[in-house]
Amino acid sequence: MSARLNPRPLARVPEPAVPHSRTPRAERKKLRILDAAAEVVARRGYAGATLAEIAAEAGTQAGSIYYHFESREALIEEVMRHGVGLSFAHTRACVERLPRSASPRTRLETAIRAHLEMMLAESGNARATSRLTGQIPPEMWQRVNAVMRAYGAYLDRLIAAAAAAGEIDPAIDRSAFRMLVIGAANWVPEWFRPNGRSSPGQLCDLLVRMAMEGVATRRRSRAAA
Amino acid sequence: MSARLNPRPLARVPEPAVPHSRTPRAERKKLRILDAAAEVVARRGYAGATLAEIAAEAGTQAGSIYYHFESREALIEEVMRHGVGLSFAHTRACVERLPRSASPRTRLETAIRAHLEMMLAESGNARATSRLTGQIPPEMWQRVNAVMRAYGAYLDRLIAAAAAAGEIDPAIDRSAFRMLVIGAANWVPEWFRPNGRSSPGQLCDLLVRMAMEGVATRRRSRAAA
DNA sequence: GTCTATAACCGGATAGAC
DNA sequence: GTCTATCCGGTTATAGAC
Repeated sequence: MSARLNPRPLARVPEPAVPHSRTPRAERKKLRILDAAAEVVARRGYAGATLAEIAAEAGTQAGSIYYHFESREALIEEVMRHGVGLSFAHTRACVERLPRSASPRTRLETAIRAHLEMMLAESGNARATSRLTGQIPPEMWQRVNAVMRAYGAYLDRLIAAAAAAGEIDPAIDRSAFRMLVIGAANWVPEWFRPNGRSSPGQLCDLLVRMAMEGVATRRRSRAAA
Repeated sequence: MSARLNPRPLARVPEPAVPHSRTPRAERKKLRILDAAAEVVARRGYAGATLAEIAAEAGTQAGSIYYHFESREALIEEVMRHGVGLSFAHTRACVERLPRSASPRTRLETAIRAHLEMMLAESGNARATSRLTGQIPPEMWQRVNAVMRAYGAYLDRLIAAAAAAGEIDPAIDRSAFRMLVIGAANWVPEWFRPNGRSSPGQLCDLLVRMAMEGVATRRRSRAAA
């Protein structure tokens, strides 16, 4: 059970077809299992996440999971779908909340910040998603990848708009830029501890700054670059 | 079996105590198993890497691994040690190869580039190392972490020197900066394909540029930031 | 809806032949 | 040094009680 993101209500992510469980009681339980699964996958990775540990985390028994999910694979696929959906929805919501007058650069910066915010707020789902990337079986990857690509394409449009407006260098490899920023953000839950020197907000500032302006000063010492 | 880094000979990483196998024949086999294990761990993660698959990749049988390694855990621990050692050694070698007159900023840029170069050149070992981070059992992590910390401390010194010289903003959280850059680099092997728009060299340029100067232009469109 | 029990399988580790 | 055979523990999935 991970802490939800504090202030802003998130746009609800549409879930794919639910097999059983019409009652709200069962629906809640299913969500709890999903959340527990994300946590365990984040801890143990794809192969290491056992139904027994997921069940314990969700306060139930391994066998009971099969009432809510067809198989272990189906459960994990939904964990991943849910995780990507959370990031996408939060990022899009934050960008769309901006005034129409916001510059493309501001939109892009907002998206980067939003992505990292979600990584920090939903660290179970977020870590699960990045852990699962490159580990799930090919057929599953193919299905989940559709959602991932949609998110990637959304970010790419923001980057392209900033480039078209001349606010970022139009010559950069935009897809590589996107993946470098996402990579930096996705690694954060692995090392960030709230007690450290920076707060989550400051960390978001630093990532945006790195991407946009870098940390270098104008000054150069005498030696050649 | 991963492609070694092309031109530059790497400083040899000192390996910890070798239990059996004095003969050069056995030593080669052991290295081959180590390399195979890195590849399989990169693919399957900590829990998913089976001895059978490692053995197949190394051209031997699961049982035979126990002649060279005490246990699966010992093997994986050495995979990780080896991986971190490769990065550390390569980065340090590249920085030390610079002329004495090189500025702190140049040293730092060289280190960032070197780290990413190694991620690309040794993608099996590199991916294995980042996959293993946060997945290995606590006692193992404690031992391996000593090496990781040494590498981190080395990078921190480079960052601190650049800050002291006024070449990067002394006010930034240096440890967070380091982890963001490392995160961006460590994610690269998951998505980079040599056929894409950028070459490995261009990707290194982009990461260094992001860290140092960012991709933004001076220009700002009318809207407020 | 959830539990317990169990079938079928798989992976790590060891023993002993060669 | 490497192989094959085997033991043991743990994992998914299902059956059936409640």
